[in-house]
Amino acid sequence: MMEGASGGNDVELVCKTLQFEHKLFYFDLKENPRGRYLKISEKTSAARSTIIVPLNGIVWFVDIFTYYVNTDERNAFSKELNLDTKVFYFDIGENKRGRFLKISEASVGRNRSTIIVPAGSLGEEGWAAFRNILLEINDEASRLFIVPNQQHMETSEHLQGLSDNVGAGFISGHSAQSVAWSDMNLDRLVELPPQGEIGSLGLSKVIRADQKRFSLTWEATTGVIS
DNA sequence: GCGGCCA
Repeated sequence: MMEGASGGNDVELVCKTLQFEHKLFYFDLKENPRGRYLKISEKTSAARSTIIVPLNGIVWFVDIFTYYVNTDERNAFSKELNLDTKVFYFDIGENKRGRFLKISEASVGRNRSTIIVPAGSLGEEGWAAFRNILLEINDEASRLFIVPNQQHMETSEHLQGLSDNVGAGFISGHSAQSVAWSDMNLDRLVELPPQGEIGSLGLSKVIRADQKRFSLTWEATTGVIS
């Protein structure tokens, strides 16, 4: 209980914020003797809720957000992401204010914690902005910890996580090893460069460029947006 | 000027 629970001694490596509509999201990449994790907090007027994502889960969050950005509302399914000992649930909801993505973290012996990310009034620009922050963090993290063979080491740890039965394109756990990640991206994300590996190269730039002139069709490159 | 989440 003493160690790792409160995170009081944890080192902050990267801190970012995203303000969207009436919410403020904090992204804090932290490190403690147990490992590295991303703390994502959502602060509303009074309330604040937080989820803790293991470092190796960021790429999955990026991928899942991309899925919801690119998938038509009618075809968007709920998703589950298993990471280490916790499970993240992704669900689409809607009310008068608009659509939102609910992310719930369930872990043993702890209360379920949830954050809600608005889709935005234009389409999914809120989710896209959220995803871009995750990309930036992943990018900076890969620069911080110069892992020699990150993309060649056994990725079974990563790939065990995504047990997902709905929607097209997601692998189910134990399929291939390092091949599956790039296959999945090439399958699902048309805008990704063939190199595949998220967090390296110019991927974040490509997507960040779309942020300001976001269009509902997303893949449209006309640039005619008023 | 938001407001979701149902523990």
